[in-house]
Amino acid sequence: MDFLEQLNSQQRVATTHIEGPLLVLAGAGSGKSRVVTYRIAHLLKIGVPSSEILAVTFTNKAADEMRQRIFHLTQESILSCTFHSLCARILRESITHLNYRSDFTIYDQEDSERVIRECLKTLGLKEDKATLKKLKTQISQAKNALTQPENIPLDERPLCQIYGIYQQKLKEYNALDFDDLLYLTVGLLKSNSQVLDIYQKCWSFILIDEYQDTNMAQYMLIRLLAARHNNVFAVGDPDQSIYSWRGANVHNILNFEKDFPGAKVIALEENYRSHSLILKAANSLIQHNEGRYPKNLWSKRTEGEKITQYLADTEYEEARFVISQIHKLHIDQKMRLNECAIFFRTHSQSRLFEDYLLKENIPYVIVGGLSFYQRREIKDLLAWLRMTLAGTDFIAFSRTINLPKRGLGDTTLQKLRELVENYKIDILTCIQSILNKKIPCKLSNKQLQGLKEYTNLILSLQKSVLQKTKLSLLIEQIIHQSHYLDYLREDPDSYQDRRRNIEELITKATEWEEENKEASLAQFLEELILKSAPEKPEENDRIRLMTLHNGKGLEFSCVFIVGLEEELLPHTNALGHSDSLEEERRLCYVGMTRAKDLLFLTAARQRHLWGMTKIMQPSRFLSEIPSVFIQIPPKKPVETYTHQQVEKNNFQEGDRVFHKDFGLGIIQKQYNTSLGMTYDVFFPQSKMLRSLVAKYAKLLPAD
DNA sequence: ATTTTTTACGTTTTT
DNA sequence: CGTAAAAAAT
Repeated sequence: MDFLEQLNSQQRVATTHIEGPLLVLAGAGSGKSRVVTYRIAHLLKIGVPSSEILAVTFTNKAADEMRQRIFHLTQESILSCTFHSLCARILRESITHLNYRSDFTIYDQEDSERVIRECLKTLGLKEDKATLKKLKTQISQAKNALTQPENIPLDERPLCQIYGIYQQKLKEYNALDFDDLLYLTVGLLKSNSQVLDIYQKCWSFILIDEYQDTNMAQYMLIRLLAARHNNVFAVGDPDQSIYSWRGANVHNILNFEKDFPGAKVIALEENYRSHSLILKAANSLIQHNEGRYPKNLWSKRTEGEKITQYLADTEYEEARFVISQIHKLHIDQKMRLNECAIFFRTHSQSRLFEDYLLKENIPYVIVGGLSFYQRREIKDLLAWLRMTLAGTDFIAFSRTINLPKRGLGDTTLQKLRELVENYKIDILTCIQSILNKKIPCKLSNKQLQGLKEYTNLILSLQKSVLQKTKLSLLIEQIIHQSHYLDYLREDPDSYQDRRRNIEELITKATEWEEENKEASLAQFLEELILKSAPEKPEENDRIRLMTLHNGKGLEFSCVFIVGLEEELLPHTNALGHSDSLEEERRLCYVGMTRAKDLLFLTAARQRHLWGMTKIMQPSRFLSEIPSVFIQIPPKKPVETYTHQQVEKNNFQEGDRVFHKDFGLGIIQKQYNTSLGMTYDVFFPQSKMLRSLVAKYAKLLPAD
């Protein structure tokens, strides 16, 4: 095969490997996806049927990319999906063996949190946020570790009580949470050898990407599925393990040879991505982690420029520096904006950068923010669809019952909750029985009227489903009959946005129905919850802003890692625990190795945290990079032209000014701050008083 | 039941 | 500082 010539010797060995377990330790930028694609192409070429190959990833993006690469190369399609969608697929076919219904809905974080809240209500425990969050992670961790409710020690309260009730409730609601997809699949395969047999025969070659991030459940799933053919091809990098807090276990990759007897291990250490100096610096950093699997990434590329390190006085100045550097690269070197990325540790750091980018009119996109289906209006509409699908979904009911306001609040909901529990019926049957007076329940006329309207809406929707009404029309029916748009108009600021999102949902539904003629409503809901929306084309030439976690798997010509300060990176909560501190270091390492050509590391001497000004110490990670790899740019005073701007626009109280975003304003006050001349300006249009720093806000005289 | 005021809280989160 | 949920008032 001609592509073999393009590969180095290790890559070639990995690519042509056929039978038996193989672990590829693929360093950052070592041509991992190339090896994976070529290896599958090779299998197909020697006659392995495409239906026998399974590729499992963590993200939809990775799964889609892999499928497309292979199709591009071979014109054949393999099953390339995430762990969760693989499990959803298995469960839709076989979950009846566990006495669940196959038309289950999938609950996201928010929904599961509401279920935990229901549990706490049932037990009469306090529903404060801290307990809720703690329980949520504890249940999630238990499932990821394949611990059953009955195996939780009795003294671990309230977890041992809640976990069982939580599972019970999910089952009553005909729902699975994200972790259930894995947990129940493993449970099914373990307990039912016939079912296991079916799926073991399904795929004779299994490939797992990002193996260092697998948790117990995922590891078990792979072991079970692969036990028959023993053809596991795992790819990963222990130095990029950054999800241990989600239950990922680096030992899965470190124990691979033990777990899969006869396994071969291949290390890919030549990096094709970065200038060698960036790699050397990243290597120096990661070498501070103890007990790591030894590896030395190297690159044939030229040294390249030194890493720029910038210590700003404040977080504002840090943002200003980063933006001005990008601006300069964009103008002087024609650097495309989508080749630039800003990485931060926490989401809260993004706002400042957004402010500056907006002000400078530089296009940007935040990667991995709120996904489409998580938006309130979308979740509301999906909740109605869930209620239509089966009247069992109490969470969907409680979300939609008071839209629009029908006078059914917390107290009434509590009554209904008790009735559902006492009579052991689903919520839709329950409210129908109340309306038929079969179940006694004291409610006002207004409330009964509301319940009636609601029931009629759901029944008419169910009728439409039976008549095979188009999904898009179904959604429009919901919006129309529930006067949902009137409800959205109550918040005029967000109305347009939300309406646009709804339109997008309708478009999506139409498209989806075109592609999947025979599919069910349950599958449409599954798709929306498990698959986040793909990137839009108009988001192409924009600077990417994201957390370091979201950067994994990506590469950019120019990378900025910001906020390299103690207590931020490494994060406060990681200090003191050497394990989590090493994970923070890996996080920084992941960020650094995203850079192809230019790398900037920045920090601020002080920043505003929780309303106070805090003096920050530069991150230890900065001192772990040898100074020979570092250049420090001279501190520039504020650019001259803005100086002139300041001179020119010296306003007084009462002056009328113009701002490009806020419009006409009147100066209320002028004063000096550390950032220079600042004005408090009142904008009559928006009735807002804003404090604006003259050198940034670019106020123009209005008269 | 709903609206307004007060208080608490702030890491990452592929699915 | 800004948001979001709890408490209090209507």
